[in-house]
Amino acid sequence: MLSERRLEVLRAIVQDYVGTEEPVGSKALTERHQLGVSPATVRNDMAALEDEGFIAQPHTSAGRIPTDKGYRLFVDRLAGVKPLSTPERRAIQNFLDASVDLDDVVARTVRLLAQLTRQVAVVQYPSLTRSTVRHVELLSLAPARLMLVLITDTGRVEQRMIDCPAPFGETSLADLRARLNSRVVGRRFADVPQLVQDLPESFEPEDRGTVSTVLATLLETLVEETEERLMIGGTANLTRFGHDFPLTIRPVLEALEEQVVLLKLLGEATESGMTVRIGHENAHEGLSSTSVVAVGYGSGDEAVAKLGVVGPTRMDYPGTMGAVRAVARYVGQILAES
Amino acid sequence: MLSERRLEVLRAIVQDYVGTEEPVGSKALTERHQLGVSPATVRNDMAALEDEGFIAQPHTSAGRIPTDKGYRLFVDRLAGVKPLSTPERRAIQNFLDASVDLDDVVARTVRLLAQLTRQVAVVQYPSLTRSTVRHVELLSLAPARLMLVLITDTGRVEQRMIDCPAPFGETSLADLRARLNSRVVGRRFADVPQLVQDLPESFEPEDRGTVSTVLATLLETLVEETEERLMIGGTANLTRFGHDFPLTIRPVLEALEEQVVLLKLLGEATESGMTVRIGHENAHEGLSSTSVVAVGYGSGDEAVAKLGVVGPTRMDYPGTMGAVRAVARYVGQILAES
DNA sequence: GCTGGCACTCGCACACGGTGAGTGCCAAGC
DNA sequence: GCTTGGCACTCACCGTGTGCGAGTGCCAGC
Repeated sequence: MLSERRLEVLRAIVQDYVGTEEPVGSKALTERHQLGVSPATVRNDMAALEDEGFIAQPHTSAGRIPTDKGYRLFVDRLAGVKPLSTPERRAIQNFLDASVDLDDVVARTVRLLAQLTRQVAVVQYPSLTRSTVRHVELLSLAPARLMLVLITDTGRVEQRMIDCPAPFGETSLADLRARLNSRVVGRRFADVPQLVQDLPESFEPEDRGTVSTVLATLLETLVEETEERLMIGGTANLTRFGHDFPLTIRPVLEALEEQVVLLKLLGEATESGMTVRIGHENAHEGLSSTSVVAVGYGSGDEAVAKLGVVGPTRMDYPGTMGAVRAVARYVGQILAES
Repeated sequence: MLSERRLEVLRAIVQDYVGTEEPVGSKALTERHQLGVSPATVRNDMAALEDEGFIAQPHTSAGRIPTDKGYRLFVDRLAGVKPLSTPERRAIQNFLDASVDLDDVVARTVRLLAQLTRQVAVVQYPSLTRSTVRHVELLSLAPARLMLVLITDTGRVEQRMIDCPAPFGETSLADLRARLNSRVVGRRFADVPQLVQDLPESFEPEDRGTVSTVLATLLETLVEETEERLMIGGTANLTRFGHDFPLTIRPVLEALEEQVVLLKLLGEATESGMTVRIGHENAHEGLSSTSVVAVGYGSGDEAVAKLGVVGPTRMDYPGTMGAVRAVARYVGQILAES
């Protein structure tokens, strides 16, 4: 059971530590915050907080720093989400509005988020799992060579080369293209396989091989693209981490290069609402001294992908959460418009 | 005029310094290399090399380290390009052969290069300047909404949304698509503008606005995509830089995030053959203690893009150059096949 | 339960001196 | 004339020692 004041002390410790990066002592605390009690009292509270595991001392006779558990409590109960200032909001909008295509939206979002939070930004490309097919295009590049182009409702375009088992005429091609589109346009990825299942049968025997190949490629593309890609930025901000660099920064950079790790990281974030994972709450070892703030974004109600930032556990949670949320909203708007 | 032996001394200094990361003294040099002379003689040579500006002392009474000028001489006259081992070559080939599309080729190349050189790898997407148009596709998404898809001979696909000034019928669309393709397919980007110049005139007055818009978008895409994109990887290797980290690594990370800077960097590399830019030879300030080894690669004779690595001036030049060259060749092969 | 006082701890910064690698110079030798 | 061994000198580096100060825990009193 933590009294109101002790929570207040914890909040003060977190705030000061985030600001100064130095262990904070009882005296300094009473000076910087109006707690209405003396340092001695704060010391008692600190001892209690330490017993509960919310704060710790790097070494005897140093100030206290919050533990992961302390940050967790802070985020859950003590901190709000700090809204952005009006100029900031306007800047976001202006910056994102200038995007020309999906790649550009993602690239700009990453830059923006990195700048706003001064941390490493991670943005997942809009997901295809819940996406629908906007159009499928088939082009003949050579007699036995096709190109398949898949366009999704999120504006994403994927292409694949296809080597046909046999030459495929222009009329067959147009036929396949038309039938394919009439069946899958507007449909969800997940539904596509059964929708096209019987398609080869309706073609001439000599074309069936090619049709099957095309369908196989299409399905493969759908599956592959469900594994999302992402873009990261602001890695230079890692240099603000601490002084004991190489050890801290290295595993983080390594983790950031592993798309798999990052995707898992974002994937762990809850579907809706903001997720904050602090320090050891992150499964990945290299990220045990970082926190991840992530949130889903999407053009409609449903989140189609996630974005967030990775930074030291000692981060400005309210500000970061505010920035992440705001950016996610604007990106959603942009996507909805295009 | 540098005697043969003095060059040999310089080579030894560079090799030792790259290996140990520590200033190298006259005694250690004679012990590790068979120079056939005494330390005292080497000292004289070192004094001469220092007068000429090829080496320097960090502080009085320390060993010597090569200067940028010293590395330059080393690269130009003393170092060969170290070929990769057979297993390495095989690994490259296997790894790259598994690529599924252009993005994948680039992504794999980056990883590979970063691993081989243990440095930061930069790969430019195949350029479109010299590229030709493989196909232009027009899709109707809504009555007054089109999507333009441009496919290049390097396998790249670009798409753009187009809002038409007036509704555009299916027949007009097919007509435009056919005429557009018959004119530009197989042509170089640079030639496209004049090839389509008179196209609007041949359409019905009510369609001309849309045709003009489509053409404008197409030309815009061609121009925009001439500004290349690139992918980087292996930034974690930056942590092996030195001990005086933050100061060294920060500007490098910042530079790496600026695509513009990197593109310029690669752009400065000579058209054919390998380019090595050492330390201050790089225009960008943040990269004054790094070297860039870059080379063009392409599917045919002409280089369509460049790739390379960024690392400390104190790098293993022969090995790095060998790896960069080998990777460029294999990527070229892969591109030629697909 | 809060507060002031007090003794104690211990990391940090700084000064100090010894050590050793490395240098430049010089006089002698091939 | 180049090479070599000798020699005095220079400093960066490292380990030790010390003073300082921030911070703590505990306790007695209000």
